[in-house]
Amino acid sequence: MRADAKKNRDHLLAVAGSAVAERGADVSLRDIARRAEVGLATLLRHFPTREALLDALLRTSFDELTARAGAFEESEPPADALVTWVRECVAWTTEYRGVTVLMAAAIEDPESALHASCVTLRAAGARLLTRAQDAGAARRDLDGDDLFALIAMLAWLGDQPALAPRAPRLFDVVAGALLTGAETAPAAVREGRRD
Amino acid sequence: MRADAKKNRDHLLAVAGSAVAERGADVSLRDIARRAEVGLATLLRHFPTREALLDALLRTSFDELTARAGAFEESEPPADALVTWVRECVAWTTEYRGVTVLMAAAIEDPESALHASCVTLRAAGARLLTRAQDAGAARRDLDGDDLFALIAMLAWLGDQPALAPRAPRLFDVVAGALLTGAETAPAAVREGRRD
DNA sequence: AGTTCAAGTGGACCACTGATCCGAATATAT
DNA sequence: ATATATTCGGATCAGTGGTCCACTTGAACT
Repeated sequence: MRADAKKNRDHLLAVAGSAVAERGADVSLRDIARRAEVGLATLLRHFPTREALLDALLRTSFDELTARAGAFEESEPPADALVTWVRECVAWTTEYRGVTVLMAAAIEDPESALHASCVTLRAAGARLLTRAQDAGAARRDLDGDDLFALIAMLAWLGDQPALAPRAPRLFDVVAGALLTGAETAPAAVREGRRD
Repeated sequence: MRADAKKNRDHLLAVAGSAVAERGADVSLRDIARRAEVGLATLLRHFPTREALLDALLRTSFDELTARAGAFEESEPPADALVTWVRECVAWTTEYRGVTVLMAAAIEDPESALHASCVTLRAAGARLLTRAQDAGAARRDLDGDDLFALIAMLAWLGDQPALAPRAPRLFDVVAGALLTGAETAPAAVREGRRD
């Protein structure tokens, strides 16, 4: 890569970082280009889609999260490891408003630039989950996909300004349900189940 | 209202109904106008914002849901009434993709045309919740706002194509947690709580 | 140092979005 | 039949993501 190109790329990433942090993941790409004093075409060549830009931007955070999962796996009791990691995932997304819905779309779209990161994250969560299940600390009727959806759901809650105040409480409710191992739902729930 | 205006309005509502049903709540308004063989300006005068259009479109569904809540309150045991109603709310939103995020924004924005409907819905849920709590069937550390957020969260899950398959299972998990009355969360959850 | 040419750039453009304006068309009341 | 208040919709605007291509520029090789 030519030196000027690299300079532009790095500068764009830095500018995009603050833009996303303060405006959310759906900032206008033109805005980012303007702030970086660069043409829109330049931004789009370095990062052909919004997903590609976000992937480059969030990759280190992703790696940190999966690394944390590995660390917890060795240092924490199964239940704590799982719950704390989920909490960190949810907390992390609050720094980047709007990224949750993109990740939810990317997990099943191999074309998305965010796909790989999402899959890795899901795998890290799945390991923590099965570990907790093997220890008898988590209910066994959930798998990695369920955990991913659960995290996404709680993260989305924190993304909505009107609902965010309720997010911590609902986190506790959901995390508690994840752990109690109450695989037999109360009658009222079982009754109307349609699976 | 003039006769031709009413005819246009009704026609627009009908067209918008099918358009939203098949394309989701973020259809292009121009598309709706085109399908109705009407100028965009006409659509926008009848319904000045997308929210206004959706409100007119969903009002009857809203009313039905609140009526159902009232009916359940008198005919069903508290726990069943609550869970079944929540299930119906979540199921309803799957018919109108994308409406959940608009409702989440509207519940705290008195300017939104959807505000009133959301508030009514929340009140209906709150009644069912306190009834279940008084019967000792639901945990007492949640209120109407929490329930609204909980419903929105599950509804959003069903809106995401990649996560929707996990929605029924997570519904059971969350609904179970709502009922068990396990207000004392497991140690692993309590530990990291930051409230 | 000068030449060459691939790599990088960004202004102009496209189709699209929601929104607004205003002259033309029209339904209703007289 | 006329008058008028209402309704209509094409033209237009600023915004979006995205593509194209004439131009500039970095760096490698003589």
